[in-house]
Amino acid sequence: MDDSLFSSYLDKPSIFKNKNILTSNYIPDKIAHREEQIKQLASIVAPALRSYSPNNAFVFGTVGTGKTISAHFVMNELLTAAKKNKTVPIKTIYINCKMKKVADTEYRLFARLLKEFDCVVPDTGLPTDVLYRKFFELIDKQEQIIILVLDEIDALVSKVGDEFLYNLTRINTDLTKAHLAIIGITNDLSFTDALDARVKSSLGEEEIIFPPYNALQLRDILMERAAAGFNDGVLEESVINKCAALAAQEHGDARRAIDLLRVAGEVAEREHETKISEKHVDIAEQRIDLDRVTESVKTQPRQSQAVLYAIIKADSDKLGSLLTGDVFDKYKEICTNNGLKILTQRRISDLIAELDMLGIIHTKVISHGRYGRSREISLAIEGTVLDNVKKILFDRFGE
DNA sequence: GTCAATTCACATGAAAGAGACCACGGTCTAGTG
DNA sequence: CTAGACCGTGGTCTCTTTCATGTGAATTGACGA
Repeated sequence: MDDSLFSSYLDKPSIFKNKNILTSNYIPDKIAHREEQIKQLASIVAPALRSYSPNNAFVFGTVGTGKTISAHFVMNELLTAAKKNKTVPIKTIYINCKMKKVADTEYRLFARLLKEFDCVVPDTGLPTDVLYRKFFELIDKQEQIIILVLDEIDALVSKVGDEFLYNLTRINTDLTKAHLAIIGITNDLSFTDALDARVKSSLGEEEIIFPPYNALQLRDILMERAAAGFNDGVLEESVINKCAALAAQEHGDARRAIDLLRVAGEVAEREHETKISEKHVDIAEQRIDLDRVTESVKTQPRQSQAVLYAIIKADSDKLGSLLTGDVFDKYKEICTNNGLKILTQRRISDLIAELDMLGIIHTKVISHGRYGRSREISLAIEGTVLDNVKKILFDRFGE
């Protein structure tokens, strides 16, 4: 069985030493260029070690600036320090509020919190305030300090309002034994403006800002990861520079940089090369784009796909600018051909806005004076990516 | 020629409905001793 | 007598509709030079 199906994979020396390190949710032992922020965050949560309740805090920074990873890092450190010092029990809870079906509503947020305390509640059916009370009773049973990290908190607030935050802060004043500190992470710098004044003042006791990385810092980060993640000698120095430069253009997104590097490695491996070169980075960039778009197109609900298909078809039919009305007409056609229910234009307008958010199309509201005001729609994808999307949609809807 | 009013084709917001899912408590039914 | 089936009520959640209001510049038409 020597030349089994997989022998060619196993025989070849792998490019990767530890691929895990090259994913963006890996937490390294030390986080480069974030010393200042980590120190700040540590000083905020440090009172927990002396059994005082830490202040609430907000962490700001655009995507890929290391907020989440730093928060994880500090929480881990805090827990190990607490273990050594034998303090009041400290519990840290990390919740990503954007995760679909996990914590994207108030009910589910509390359900998730309860789950952290081994209290399983049904997905639905209970009034939210029952969960709230349950949570309250549960944590106040014993003396403890709970640090709750709410990642992407802006997503949840924009969806369900800021009332739950108010409830959470109020919990704190009613607790007798336990303490609850909230650390909100957001990539919307103006997030607090929209908050209720009461929430803002009690939650924004401390603020930490994570600036974007520049190309040099990204390079350092990649160097570290690459050294641990790749086998020696598979990487040309220029590859790292290129990844760093590309990601720096995208507002210094370290996640992007790391993904680029990893995918470049995967591409090289697939092509049975022993070295990663710059051309692999180019391919990786395209592939990440392709994967991102096709994935989100595939997972869109049918109606949304129909709208996208309408946009693509109308775009190729029509010269000049494409307006919501044009798309709606085309969409109606597609629906009748496929026995799909025709939704109102109001709804289509929203679906178009969502597609814009996904980065699949570009959208701009412009006024044509006497001839009304509408969105001018254009495709944000082209070439192979567009062809792929077309194919997916064609399979779904045919002509 | 100038200027304010008009007008279009939607955008944007708010509220509420439909239908799926579910928990809970009470009532009914059938099986058991 | 009791365990389990069944039902009504009330809850969440997503997708959608309905109703209402907003918007910005091309066009229009009144007006004065």
